[in-house]
Amino acid sequence: MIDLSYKSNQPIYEQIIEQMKLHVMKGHLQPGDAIPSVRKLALELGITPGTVSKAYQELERQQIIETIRGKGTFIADKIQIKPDEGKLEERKKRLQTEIMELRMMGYDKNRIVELVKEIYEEMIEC
Amino acid sequence: MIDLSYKSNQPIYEQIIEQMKLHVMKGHLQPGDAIPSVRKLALELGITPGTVSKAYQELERQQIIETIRGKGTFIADKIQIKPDEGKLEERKKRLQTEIMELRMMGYDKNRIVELVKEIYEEMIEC
DNA sequence: ATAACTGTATCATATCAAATGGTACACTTA
DNA sequence: TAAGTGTACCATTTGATATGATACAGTTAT
Repeated sequence: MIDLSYKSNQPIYEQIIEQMKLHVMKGHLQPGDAIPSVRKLALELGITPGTVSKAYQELERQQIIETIRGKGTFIADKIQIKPDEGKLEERKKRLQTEIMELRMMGYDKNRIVELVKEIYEEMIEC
Repeated sequence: MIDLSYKSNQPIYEQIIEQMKLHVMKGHLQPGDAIPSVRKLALELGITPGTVSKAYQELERQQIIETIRGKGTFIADKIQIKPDEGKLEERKKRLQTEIMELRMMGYDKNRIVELVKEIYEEMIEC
């Protein structure tokens, strides 16, 4: 379900957050679906429950999942769409960075646009 | 010349690297141009020379700048283009993350593509 | 009730990257 | 010679990440 990379400089909890979001986006996880308990996922990944909990708490803050004490954690009924202006600016900045780096690698405008389209399509497909 | 954000989770030296690259890309800095000495820039930004040096060394490793002992640091004559397959995969992954987040915010394919084009154009203009 | 499962909270600890502050060395220019 | 370059250390601090252990509170099934 989750595939961790320990070589990555990306924190474990962030990797969990992103991959859960991808699963939701691809439809592998539907609203109402249960996701593994913090203990189960921690055991499966060989990490501490606290780290999984940290990821789940951020996902809940973003209203991607809902947690019910004693019952478990579930995909939210309605995936919220939040404009969140401040975050949008951050996203644009990061996007600019990636585009700049690709340009440094010799990618021109069209190749970058094509790459973005490719990545988008891959993300939708199951 | 460089605008630091201390609130950002992005390290200072990385911010310097990115903004220098942007200046080169926008043409504000031309091949052969001198950039501030590590001490001057450190003083201007209120940081340690070692941090600026770290940024400059990475920029030199990427052949964006050239340093000459006792003389100073300059924009490289030819900005190298390096395919660097491993890095490309990292870039694609990060791009995927940004695209996913934008989609979570309600951006559809066309809006994302338009945003990418916008950012690209902004990057070229002075 | 009881057992087994949920998520949450806390604490001390360890690790690592980032940045600081200071010092020193080697080179170039005026 | 003096002032300015980049570089190289080193000890220290800070903050984020993750661990390991324990404990609490709620739910479910028996």
